[in-house]
Amino acid sequence: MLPRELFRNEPDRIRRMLRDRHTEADLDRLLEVDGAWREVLVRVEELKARRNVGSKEIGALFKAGERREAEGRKAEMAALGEEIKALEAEASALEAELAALELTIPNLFDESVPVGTDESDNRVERSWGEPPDFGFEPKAHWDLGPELGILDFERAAKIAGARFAVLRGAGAALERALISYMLDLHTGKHGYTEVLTPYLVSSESLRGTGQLPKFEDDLFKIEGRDLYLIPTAEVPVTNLHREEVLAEEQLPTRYCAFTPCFRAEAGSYGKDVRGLIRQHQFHKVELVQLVHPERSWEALEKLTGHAEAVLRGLGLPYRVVTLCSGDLGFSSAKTYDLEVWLPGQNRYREISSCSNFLDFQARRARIRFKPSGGGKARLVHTLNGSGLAIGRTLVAVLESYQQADGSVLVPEVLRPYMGGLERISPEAEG
RNA sequence: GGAGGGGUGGCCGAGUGGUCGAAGGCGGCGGUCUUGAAAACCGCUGAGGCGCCAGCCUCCAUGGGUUCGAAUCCCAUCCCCUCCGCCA
Repeated sequence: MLPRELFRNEPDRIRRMLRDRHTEADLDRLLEVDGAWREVLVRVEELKARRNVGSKEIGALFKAGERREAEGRKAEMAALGEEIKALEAEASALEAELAALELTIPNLFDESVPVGTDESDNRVERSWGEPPDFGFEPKAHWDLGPELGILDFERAAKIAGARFAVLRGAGAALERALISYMLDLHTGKHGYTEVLTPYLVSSESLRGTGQLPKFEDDLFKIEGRDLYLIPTAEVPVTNLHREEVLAEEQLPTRYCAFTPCFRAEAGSYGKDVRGLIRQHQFHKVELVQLVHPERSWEALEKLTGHAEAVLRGLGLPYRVVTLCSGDLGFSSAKTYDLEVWLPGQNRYREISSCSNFLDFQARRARIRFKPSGGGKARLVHTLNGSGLAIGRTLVAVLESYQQADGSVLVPEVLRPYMGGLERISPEAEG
């Protein structure tokens, strides 16, 4: 959510942003409603001031024993009350519409964000590692995994339908190893506090981070209740401090969380239908930071580095891109995507998304801090990034570490988490 | 699921139709004292909105209602706690 003064004072700036994001929002209606609301509000408040004075006088008359005089004033006040009630209904309807409209306006993006239409306009910042030369035709994980007996899409479809997977044996262990490796790295080396949160959240939490009201179709909702499966740990973790005033000393607050994520993926029919890339359920280790508003840009660079460290540790080649205006998420002011090299697809694929939201989420979720030098509570800045998406990391490991004989080497850093296992072979599976 | 109890400022906690935006305490800020600190003492200290200002209006879980007037009375909803039931 953007501050109201911005709509009032710089509507053209908002309009430009909407155009560059290739997004529609009814800014004109918003401005109109805002003006009307303020007009009615002034009138309501005038009447209320009169009522407050009148009521006090009646109270004083009763106390002075002037019963008749007091009773006489009541009718007049009652009429005023009716007038207030009607006008107030008008005001609150306008305010509700204004509040609803505000929630549909995306964040302003930073100057350093390239203006563009879609992912082809994203800017490559840097890359690390070289796509390996196998000396044979590398397989895609959807062939490799089932052949090794560690991945089963058919049985997953039987029990839950399309876009689910079953991991088995060393595959399940590899998933678990990746989770532990990432959590240990972020808590041990990068200064994050691990949290384990609910996987179901209320609509208010989803509004706080910006998934609602605009992206309801992407979510799984529990029927008959105000509960949704989380699409990312960003939602429960950022909302940990919703409606709180933190001490400045608590900043920066850094959390990492392992959670499953659930996405309805509406409108993605025909996209990535094979394999683990796009699933209704996947695992992710998420990094979330609440920081001082003057530190969020440096925090974004550091946070991105923390996600990169995971890929480096695993020896997986990747590149960093800055999302262009048209590809940027609703709440984000700037996003770096980490794209890992997938030999089976012969291309880079998104494996992490690291964003600075500035005060956009903090304003929605009312997350503030009290400056240590005194003064009013200020909004914090929030950031988050995947560190990393586990399923896609598993894909990258399988495809990058595959051998000519169809086996897969276990990356050095994961072996301690897999009982010292060095290689996943078909024979090893019963 | 059943029966009770309860949601008040950054935190704890009092309040019961009108001078209550709310006692008291803690915390925070400033001061006195001190070489410095602690202690003690004194003072200040909630948030949001509208308005050019003066100022006005909201806010005691949320939403309705009663009333000239609601933190206070009534209804509904949500959440928390205790006990019982059930369960991992």
